[in-house]
Amino acid sequence: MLDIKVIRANPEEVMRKLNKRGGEFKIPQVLELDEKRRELLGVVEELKGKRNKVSEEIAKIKKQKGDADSLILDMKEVSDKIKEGDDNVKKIEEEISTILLNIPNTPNDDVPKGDSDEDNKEIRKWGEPAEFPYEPKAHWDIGEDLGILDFATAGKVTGTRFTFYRGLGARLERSLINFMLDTHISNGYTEILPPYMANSKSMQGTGQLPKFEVDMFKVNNTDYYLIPTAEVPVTNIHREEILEGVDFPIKYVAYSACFRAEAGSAGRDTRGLIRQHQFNKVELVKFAHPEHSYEDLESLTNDAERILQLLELPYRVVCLSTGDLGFSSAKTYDLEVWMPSYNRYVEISSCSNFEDFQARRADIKFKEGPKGKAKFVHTLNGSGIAVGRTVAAILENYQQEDGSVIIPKAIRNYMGGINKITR
RNA sequence: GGAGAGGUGUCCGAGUGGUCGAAGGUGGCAGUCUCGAAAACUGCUGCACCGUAAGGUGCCGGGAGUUCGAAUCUCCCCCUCUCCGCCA
Repeated sequence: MLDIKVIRANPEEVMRKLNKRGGEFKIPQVLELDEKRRELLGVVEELKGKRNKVSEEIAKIKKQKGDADSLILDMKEVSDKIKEGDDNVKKIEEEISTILLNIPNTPNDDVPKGDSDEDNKEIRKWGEPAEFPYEPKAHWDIGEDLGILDFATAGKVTGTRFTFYRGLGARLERSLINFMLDTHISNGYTEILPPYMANSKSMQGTGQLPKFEVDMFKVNNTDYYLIPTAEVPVTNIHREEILEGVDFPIKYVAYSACFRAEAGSAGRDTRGLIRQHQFNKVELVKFAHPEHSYEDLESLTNDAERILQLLELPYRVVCLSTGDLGFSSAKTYDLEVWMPSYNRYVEISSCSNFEDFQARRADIKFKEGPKGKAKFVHTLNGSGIAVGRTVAAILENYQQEDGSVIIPKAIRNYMGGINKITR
């Protein structure tokens, strides 16, 4: 959520930044409502002041056993006016908040302007895509041929966009989770195993609600949603808190299953592990000091990259353009892994700095020393990394002509020494 | 799921429908004392909003209500604890 004070102080600046994203934003309406609110507030508060004063008088009179009936009668009228005024203020505040909750974050100035992912800017590349002397197979074919991925059975048991992993496939997924967690823990992240459901307040805190309700699964007859990412429960750990005496950044790593309705993506990536309703992800979350959050974004991105480097998977880093930038984010780097059967790079991690956008929604502040004033923290997160897509990338990049798949060296210990999956 | 107890400031804890933003303690800050520290003593010490300011308004788990006036009374919801039931 943007700061109404910032909008009030320099509306042109805010509009200029938002316009980079394209689309219409109701900044003028917010300003108008804000003006109206302050006007009304003055009137109501004056009435309340009167009520407080006269109530005190009534108390005195009653103590001296005097007659306060006429004063009480007057106050009845004042009280009604206050009630009416309060209702009006509340209504305007709700209107303002509805608009603000639907306005995206302002992009950082070095985010490239663009209409879509085609305008994303490549920052760096790592590794060389392998040359295949034959047509490389897609991971869903490799996985099914090896008997380690079973999409058909998942379709019967649950529905489309779900998968059964079997045997070494299941073990590979589990090994990757442990490998990623261990790697990040050794880098100073504290491990979290969060709830897979979160309430609507938490969803609003990180920005999924109110705008993106259709993208989530809601649990019937409750206020709970299945989490689309561990970012939600982990960021909300510190909701409505003032962090005091902490060393920034606070670093958490969390494995969780993630659930996404994938509304509006019918027909896209329908095969394989790329776009599932349920997938596993190891997520990095940081709470940062506002003055250092962009350094923290760089190091967070590096921490995610390390996983791909250790697995020896070729990838590139792109800076998302305003056309591809998420609602809550001020700046995002995507990690894209090379996928031979797609003959292109595919997103496998997304690392973002939300600045104080989420912190303001979730009310997460910090204090520098006991005398300091509480200020909003900056929140960041990034996939470290998407596990299902990593399995897909390993199957494709490490495939052999005979249909077997070599296990990357970094995870062989986790696989009990197995170095190859064969039929 | 059933029965009960409770949610007050950094924390602990008191609170009569009417000078209660809230006693007392604890913590924090500043000062006195000291070579210095501890102890003791004194003072200060919450947040948000409106306002250039003076100042004002709101906040005692959340919401609604009763009342001229609510931390205090009523209703609904949330959370914590104890006991019982059920359960991996």
